[in-house]
Amino acid sequence: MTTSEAAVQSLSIGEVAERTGLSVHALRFYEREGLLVGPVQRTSGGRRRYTSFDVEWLLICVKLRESGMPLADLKHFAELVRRGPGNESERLHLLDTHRQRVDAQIQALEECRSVITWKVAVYTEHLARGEAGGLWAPTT
Amino acid sequence: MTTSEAAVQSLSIGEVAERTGLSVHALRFYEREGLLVGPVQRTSGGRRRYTSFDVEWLLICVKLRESGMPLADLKHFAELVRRGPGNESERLHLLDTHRQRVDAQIQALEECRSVITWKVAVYTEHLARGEAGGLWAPTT
DNA sequence: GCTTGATCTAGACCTCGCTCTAGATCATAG
DNA sequence: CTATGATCTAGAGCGAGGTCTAGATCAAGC
Repeated sequence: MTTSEAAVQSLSIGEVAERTGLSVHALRFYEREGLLVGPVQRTSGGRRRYTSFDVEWLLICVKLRESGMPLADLKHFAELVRRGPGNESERLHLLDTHRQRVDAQIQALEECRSVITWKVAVYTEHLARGEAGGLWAPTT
Repeated sequence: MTTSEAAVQSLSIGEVAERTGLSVHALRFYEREGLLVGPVQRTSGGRRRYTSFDVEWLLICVKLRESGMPLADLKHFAELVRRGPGNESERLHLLDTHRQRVDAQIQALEECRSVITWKVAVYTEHLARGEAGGLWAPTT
């Protein structure tokens, strides 16, 4: 192992940034905002050491963020997990609510997609014909 | 007709807001930002009158925004249309590029969805069993 | 020891996309 | 004529989600 000897499976902030796609700035920001389940461990010199647990959690965070979950909800989720067992149904509810939002988003995007596709087709056709006037008339 | 007599098919800003889902503030903002194809007509008293053409354009804008097109791109698109015929391939390119982004977004969302679904299933199962410890262990 | 690069903290700053305010004007119903 | 409500302009403000800076410290290689 090059990076660690006794530090089994613990990563620096830079390594975690690489692995999660978040910037080191964002990682520190997320921590400050209480989006992580536990406090990140530190070396004697004060540098952060992330466990594989931390990284897994962050990867989930990334997925939830990508799908539009607000940081506030993510924070809430982290708090629930931090509090430990006993609130699983609340966690379940949070995730399920989000899944519904994701479904709605997918639907909306598919609708947009078809509108765009149609518009593209109109343009392509007009271009092929070499005529482009009257394109954005009310009936287009 | 209640609202118009000679003003065939022209709407007030409030009516357009209702029809597009944009706020009147947003409508004025869009206009200022040059997101509309033409300048909106005004009454002698200075109030905006939107044509059905304007409304159609705005509805397209709404769809493009909903699917994540930045205002800057929308502005660019409006400029192209404003310049008139001769740049259709550029418009086509703009739309097609956006469609690709939408496709990518849909894909990403579907991936997120499946991650969430799986997570929900894990929780549900644990809840059903009445055991919740060790839930967020690295292997979960 | 010295240099180089990664990391540290606190806090200022930024972009995006609106939203809201103030103070005035217009338009319509009673 | 008056009251009410919609609209006007210019510009300030806001929430989300980071990003960046300054100045210091740590750690590794030469």
